[in-house]
Amino acid sequence: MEKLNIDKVAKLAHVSRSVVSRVLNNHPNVSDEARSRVMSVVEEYNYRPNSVARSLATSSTYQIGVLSGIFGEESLGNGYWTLLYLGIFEECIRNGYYVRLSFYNSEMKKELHDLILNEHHLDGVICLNEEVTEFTLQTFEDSDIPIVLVGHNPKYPEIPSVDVDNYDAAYKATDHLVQLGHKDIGGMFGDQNVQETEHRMRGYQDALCNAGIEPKDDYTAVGSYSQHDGHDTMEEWIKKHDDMTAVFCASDTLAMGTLLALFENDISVPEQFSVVGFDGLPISKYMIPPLTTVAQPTYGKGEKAAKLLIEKIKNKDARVRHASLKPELLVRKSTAKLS
Amino acid sequence: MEKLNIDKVAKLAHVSRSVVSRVLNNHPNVSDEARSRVMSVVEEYNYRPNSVARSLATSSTYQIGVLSGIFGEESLGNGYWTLLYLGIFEECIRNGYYVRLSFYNSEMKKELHDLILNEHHLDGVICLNEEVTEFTLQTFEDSDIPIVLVGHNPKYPEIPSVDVDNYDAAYKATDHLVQLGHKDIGGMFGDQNVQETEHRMRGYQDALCNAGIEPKDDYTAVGSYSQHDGHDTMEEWIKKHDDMTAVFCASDTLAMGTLLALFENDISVPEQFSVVGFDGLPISKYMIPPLTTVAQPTYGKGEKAAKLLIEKIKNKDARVRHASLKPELLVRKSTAKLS
DNA sequence: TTGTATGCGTTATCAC
DNA sequence: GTGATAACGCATACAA
Repeated sequence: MEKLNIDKVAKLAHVSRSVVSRVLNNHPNVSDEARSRVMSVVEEYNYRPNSVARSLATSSTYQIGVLSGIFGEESLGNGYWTLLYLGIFEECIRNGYYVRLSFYNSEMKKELHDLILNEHHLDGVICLNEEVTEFTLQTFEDSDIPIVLVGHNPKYPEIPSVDVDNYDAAYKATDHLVQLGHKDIGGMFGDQNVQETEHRMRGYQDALCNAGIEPKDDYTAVGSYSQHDGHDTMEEWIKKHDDMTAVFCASDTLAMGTLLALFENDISVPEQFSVVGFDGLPISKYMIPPLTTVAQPTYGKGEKAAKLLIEKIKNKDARVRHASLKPELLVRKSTAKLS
Repeated sequence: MEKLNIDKVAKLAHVSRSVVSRVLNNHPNVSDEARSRVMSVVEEYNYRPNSVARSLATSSTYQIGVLSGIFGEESLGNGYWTLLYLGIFEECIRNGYYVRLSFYNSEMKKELHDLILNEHHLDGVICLNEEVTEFTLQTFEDSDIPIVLVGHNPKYPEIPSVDVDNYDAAYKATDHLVQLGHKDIGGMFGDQNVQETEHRMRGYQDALCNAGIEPKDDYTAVGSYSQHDGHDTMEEWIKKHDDMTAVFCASDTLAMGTLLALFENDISVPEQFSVVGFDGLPISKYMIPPLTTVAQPTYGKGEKAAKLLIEKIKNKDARVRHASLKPELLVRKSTAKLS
């Protein structure tokens, strides 16, 4: 069976190529008869227009780039990205867009940069973290390709973004510990220079303050979201802070490392120490003990980001929107009343 | 700065478009002088050929499709996919190929199928699991687009594949338990109908036999790789099998569920019970206790798959290769001598 | 409502 | 070694 193109279809349907084109693109001004002739040929031969040619003609590719930074195996391996990406992918494909997932780190060769975000190919870009945002914006400096952020960066108010309400989530998590009677509550956070961290810290601090507890500097750690950091920080705190009875971890991976450090030091959770995480990763349910955590709608974040981007692609003048998703506290077995 | 195309570059370099094209594609028959004139214009204006147009002309898109099945949150969220994909991505991008990661499940609407694997767009496809292979092969039935499998399917000997040596890995893991003095060793496995499972089971059984231990049917469970299954199976075994002192789990996620069930039943690992996993996921290091496991080179699997595919794309007649990667036993804290 | 002609930006073929 | 010119397959402005 020969590969067909628009001309052959036109010939088979006894019309001109433009009629075929109009039918396929749902344009008006085509008689019912012509339309049905074309359609039956299309059906019979299962004709699909060549999208490369279509892209060349319309200069829109129906491809969306997703760009993520890399922060070592641990952060890649926690399951967050996959879920986020799945949300993006499914929403895109439902709307007829393909997705190209790329990873970026600043050590990559310049030539690869060009390859990753080749603007000729992309109708839009979703940035999965702030590190990547700078690079993306730079690359597309004077092109008007729509960009959407997962997370939020106050430096770029004109870029649509999707994020969980970090303040609210951290507040809920910390307040949960407070309600259980804890007073000496540590806080572990991720990257220093991100607004996300700032918001989570504020939520943590406000929950303490509102309960009449003064946040202490040496009960707070800022570093990365890795299990490794969670482990080392907790290890240190165990030695230094006798009074501490609970900790709020700004990620489930931090909590995972924390749980291990506690285990290694024979401190039982939740009898002697309470831990609450952040993310609601699929694996958090199987930590030992199962982790109490504030879940963010990870899949939903991806889905929403894709929605905003596609909206922006279809209407470049669409109002800039910053979506804020609601977190949800999942109480499991890693927290208990202070005894 | 105006967007340039090959003609404008040609004009600026005082040559014809053909010369520009030859220079950019490293074709012979172009004088040193012309070449350098072209190059300096290219550099100065940072000209990049439009790859959509190039694709139309060459009918090769430099895009590779990666297709994965979906088996619920848990399996998606364990970090295996991300690492595998990273291996694929980095190898591809080094060779100038873009990657499109798609998920597939059989419940998806037909129209979406077409979208996911639109053959006009892809120079090759990597299938991440067997479920997806059937679908892919069907889609590309009478096109000769190269396909590579991660994993191995004996039904398609003509399709290149990459896999870890499943037999060897399972043997090593089980033998490790045997060496520690264990005799009553359970075995938990994934999907029944996959060759992978068969090989892992044989490795497990042979390790037992070679130590003079007879494998028992009711010490063997087959189901899925999920934490959930690991948990439930172990729970059941705790009730039924008093003698069992160790278990080989054919995935780290199964092991994770197993550890939780053990914990919930106050059976301490490794003092009373030993557990060994399979995969060497990044998170396995932070399980409680840190998991002894046979690691497979996940990133390397992806990288190798991409290598094989690109080789096949560049030379359709390349010999079909089935790569088998070596596993490595990582002894951590979840296994100990039988006391 | 339909058809014709032109352009999208390359690569490739063939004269020169 | 170089430069016209014809594809590649589609969309679209314009003429009919």
